[in-house]
Amino acid sequence: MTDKTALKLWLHLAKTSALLQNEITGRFRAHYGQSLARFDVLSQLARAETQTLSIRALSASLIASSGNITRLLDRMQAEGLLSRSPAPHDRRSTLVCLTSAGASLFEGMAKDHEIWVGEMLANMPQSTQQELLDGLLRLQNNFVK
Amino acid sequence: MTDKTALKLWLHLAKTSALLQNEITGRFRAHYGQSLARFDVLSQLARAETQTLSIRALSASLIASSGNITRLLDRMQAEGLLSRSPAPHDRRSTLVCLTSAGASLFEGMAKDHEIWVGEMLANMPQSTQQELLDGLLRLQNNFVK
DNA sequence: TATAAGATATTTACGTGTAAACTATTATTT
DNA sequence: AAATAATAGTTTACACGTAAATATCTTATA
Repeated sequence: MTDKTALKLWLHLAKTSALLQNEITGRFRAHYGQSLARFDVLSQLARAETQTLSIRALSASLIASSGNITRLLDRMQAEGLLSRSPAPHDRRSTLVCLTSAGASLFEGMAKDHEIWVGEMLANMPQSTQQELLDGLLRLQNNFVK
Repeated sequence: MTDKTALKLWLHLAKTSALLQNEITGRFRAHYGQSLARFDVLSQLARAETQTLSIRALSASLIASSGNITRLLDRMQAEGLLSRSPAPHDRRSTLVCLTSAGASLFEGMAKDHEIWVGEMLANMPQSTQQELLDGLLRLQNNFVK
């Protein structure tokens, strides 16, 4: 008879993550008409110097896919959130840059994002939050692929 | 200046969950040609008495969507993993039942699933895993929607 | 330098998540 | 009993994740 701690841990990790993710996704949709994937793109660009990244660098830094960035960027570009321009020294590469509309959208979303998450976890003592965070970091470090 | 513990906790929760999920999803695809969503459906049915659930009950118990169960069940039914039959006392309702092929597929997947997760977390002491699990459960209980 | 190998984006095909509209059936209200 | 509301499932439209094929361009190698 095997011990199922690892299995339970993984199942509850998925469940807890989905709990928060669904709530945050719903609020982003309702308040901004944007998805988590888009917020992720905006975040990475906002963090970059000159708010510019190659598509390659951008997709590498995203939590999610590198597969179909193209469509995502197409739609965000059509909404005026970012622009694409050819990279100067490598004609294969494309640089993506936040527009001012994209930048200010991100600022609003980021502010709400932080407030919302704080509210969602307000019932949990900060020390407990920190312990949980430490545990997650340890898991990431010990993860065996 | 605000404290960002909650924000970091959420970001690393999402990241850690995605780390495990991507790995497990990849293995399910490679070894069984099945997705996590399908494994979830198989699990819920396998757990039910007589391996039968109404579509309503099934979708309520899934981690993910209740939205487009129809397509998912269509494909799984076409692959012979489950069957649909009208519910006896409510003509609106449909009962879904695992076929023997579906049940034996689930057994294999569940066994591998447990082994894989155990291996992925093998570097992490069980006591640490338990603490992390406790933290996740506490988060779930304290979550403020 | 010519060719092969690698990198960057895009395109296509498919599975899946979300939401809204719709059909059929059952339950409630008057 | 008839009208209304609620429930179960499907359908449709769209966004997004994954993988494979492709075109273009750059780098390494012979």
